[in-house]
Amino acid sequence: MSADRLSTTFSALADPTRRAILARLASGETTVNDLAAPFEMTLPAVTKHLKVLERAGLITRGREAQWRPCRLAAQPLRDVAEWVEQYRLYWEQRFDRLERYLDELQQEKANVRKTAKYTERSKRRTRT
Amino acid sequence: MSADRLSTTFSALADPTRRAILARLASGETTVNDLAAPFEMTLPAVTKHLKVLERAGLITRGREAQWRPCRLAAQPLRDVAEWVEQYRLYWEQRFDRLERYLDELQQEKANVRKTAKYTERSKRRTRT
DNA sequence: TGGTTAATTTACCATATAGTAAAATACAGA
DNA sequence: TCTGTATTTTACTATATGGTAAATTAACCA
Repeated sequence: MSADRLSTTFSALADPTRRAILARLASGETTVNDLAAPFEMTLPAVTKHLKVLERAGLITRGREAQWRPCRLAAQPLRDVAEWVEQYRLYWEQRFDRLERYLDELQQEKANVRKTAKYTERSKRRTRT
Repeated sequence: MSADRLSTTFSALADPTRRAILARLASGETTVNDLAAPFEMTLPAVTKHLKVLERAGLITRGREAQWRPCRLAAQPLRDVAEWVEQYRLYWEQRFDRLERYLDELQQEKANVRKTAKYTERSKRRTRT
């Protein structure tokens, strides 16, 4: 299901064979046979992977005699980059928090050593 | 199958419901019921989505009385960002650095070859 | 204790995905 | 026109995915 653009893109990227194909195409246009060579799977299987990539707009295909050259199309990758960038702020901020938390733990440890007293630790985090 | 980390992450992200859940969690930890509220699907369906996200390491879950608070875990998103950033060089025509990255990628390709399901396939592919 | 709320598990269904082998198509060139 | 090469299509299989309804577990509360 989930036929939206981004889902189709992520779905196409969720396979190591297909990502390897994209990596290969990043260094230049090539044929189906050439793309298939590194993999221990049949040619029809590779054809299917190419269809998935094409449907996701990650590759385009030409026609040259009996070859069907494939080339990388970057727009969906740009969309992925844009999507994931939204979260960069989150994980950067979260790492700040983590660092602060670890500092607090160190401080607490020191205090425990000093006062020889265990205070209530690990309070349940409240929602929101 | 493709159980490698990045494939699991992309696969988890290839669903608009799950991406919406992540977006909600970016603004704070919350419960399953709260997460489920915006969607026209049953609670078990949401539970399944959460399992997918948890298995991909995109969320972690706590226990607070009868609630299982979920929170965003950003590391897989960082990995996605890192992966896709390599292609920015491509769409910005920075081929020099991209080629260095492609060299590094050869070992991933080797992994794919190793984990291929059918090992007996005969394939005297003579093309380079 | 029993009732309520939160969430998961179970059992099931429909559809999608990833692969195969074998046949078919498309084109080049002698 | 016949042959070889490149690629796809067809038909089939096994497994994964995303959903449901109903039952179950877990914890709080009166």
